[in-house]
Amino acid sequence: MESAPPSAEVRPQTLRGFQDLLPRDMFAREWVITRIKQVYERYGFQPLDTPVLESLTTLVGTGGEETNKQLFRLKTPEGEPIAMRFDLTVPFARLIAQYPEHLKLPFRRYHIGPVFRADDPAPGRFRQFTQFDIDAAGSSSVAVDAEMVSAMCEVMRAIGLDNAKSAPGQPQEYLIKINNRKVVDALLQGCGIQELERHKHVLRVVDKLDKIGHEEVRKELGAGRIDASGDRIRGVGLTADVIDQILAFISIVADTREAIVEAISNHLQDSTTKDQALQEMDELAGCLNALGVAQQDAVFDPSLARGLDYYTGPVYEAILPAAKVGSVMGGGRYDGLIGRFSEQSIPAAGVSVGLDRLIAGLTLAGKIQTSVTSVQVLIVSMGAVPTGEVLRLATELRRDGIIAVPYFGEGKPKPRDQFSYANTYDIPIAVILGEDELQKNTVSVKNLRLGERLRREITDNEEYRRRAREAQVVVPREQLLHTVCRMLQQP
RNA sequence: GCCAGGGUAGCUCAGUUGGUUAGAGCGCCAGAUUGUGGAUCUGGAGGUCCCGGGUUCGACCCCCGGCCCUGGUACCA
Repeated sequence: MESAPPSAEVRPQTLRGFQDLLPRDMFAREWVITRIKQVYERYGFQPLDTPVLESLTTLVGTGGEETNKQLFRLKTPEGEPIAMRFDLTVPFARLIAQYPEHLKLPFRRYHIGPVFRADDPAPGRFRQFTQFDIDAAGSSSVAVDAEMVSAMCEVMRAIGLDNAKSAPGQPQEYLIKINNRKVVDALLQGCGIQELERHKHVLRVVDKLDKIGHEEVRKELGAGRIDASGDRIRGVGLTADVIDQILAFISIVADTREAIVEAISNHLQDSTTKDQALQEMDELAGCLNALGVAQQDAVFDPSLARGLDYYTGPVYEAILPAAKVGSVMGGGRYDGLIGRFSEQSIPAAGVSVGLDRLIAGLTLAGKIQTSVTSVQVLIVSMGAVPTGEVLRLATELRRDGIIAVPYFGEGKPKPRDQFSYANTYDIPIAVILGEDELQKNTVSVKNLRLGERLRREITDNEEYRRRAREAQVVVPREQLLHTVCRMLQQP
């Protein structure tokens, strides 16, 4: 006891952009995962897992320049270049191409796991984060996209968000935005913007509409602008006429998805791309109605861009308007990606839930209740009780499904320490096994939360100790389980 | 990447115009109280003052460089 604590030679710390999850975080996470999983399974998605590491050639080039830069690159002991996956979609595409004999199309899977991106950490952005994905391969039907959106809505409801219950005047609890790459293509073609790079630049700028507003977007589409820190932001260099067209287009709002499709139609010049895009949107609207997706839950939003290169059709994104954590789900159709790994071209669509952000958002909104421990019973021993008796008692409780742990702290376990421990972790019940109890073949069972409430107001130390045994009963040993179960059900 | 602000006890932070022994609150440990949690009171442990170099008789403080964190911005599968 006298000796100085050993001096730590290594500072305990997590890597930049990585996070530890303590029990409190894990309980919240498990709660969310369980609920999302139930939705995914109801839609017929099958569980699947793949390694965190992939061959470099599998990953590189799939997500554009930016993701190439963000890869955590490694080498196997044999010297082969490999990297950590930056999403779950590319491994899915690889898998579909690799197991044609096991995965008969159409095939839907769900997959949860950590992904890695070596970019600058920011609020809600980590270098390791968890995605919880659904994807469906082997069908180009828009109905599949509609199912994705429907599943997104149901996930929101499953974790306790409901727009029907949100107070009038308040922002919605969640909102799913839908757009279509082909619609945007038709618009830009109509404006005479052909080059892919310019196309992507326009998308990036348009995506900022919510953040910086119309006027700044107008400047950035034109000559450029000066941002809040005084940085000059390069503009796209479009003419005023074209900018007007684009702004008018992305400002389209209407009450229903059908009305937005019609408004879009009026804004676009005739082309085959336009016809195809509108037909898809029209069909999607019909499917969403058939699936019972409420108009207010999922809206068509022509300003939604999503920066991903591989999307080819409908794109979707979910936000929690009350929590400023960015988008919490995103997805879309990517009919070209699997072709990278396979002779045949296989259409696919999927959604990714950003678990860390979603949980952060729920916590911010107070929609998630977390506990610090799952332990239901702390076994408190007093006096000279043989360890064997304590262990026997623990086994007795565990055999019937009670989460029970005996107190084995350092030093002589004083009652005070043991109760204080239970208090720190908010363990609801103490089962006390002392010499008295052992002799009489009884146990004392104490409802700690009730006891706390009954004595909360006491300021006098004497009285506090005199009433120590409130909320505590002595029962014959054979009634232990019954007593504990009943007490667990009490508030 | 750019702008701004930070890094001092486990946590949140104060402080020193450069001077011997670095402070508070919370938390932790012990006692008041040997079979009972909280509150209260008393005492205690706990520090490479982010790292490296420079200036100085002397640096936690000043100077240079680096790393990390926070906010904003940019970028963003």
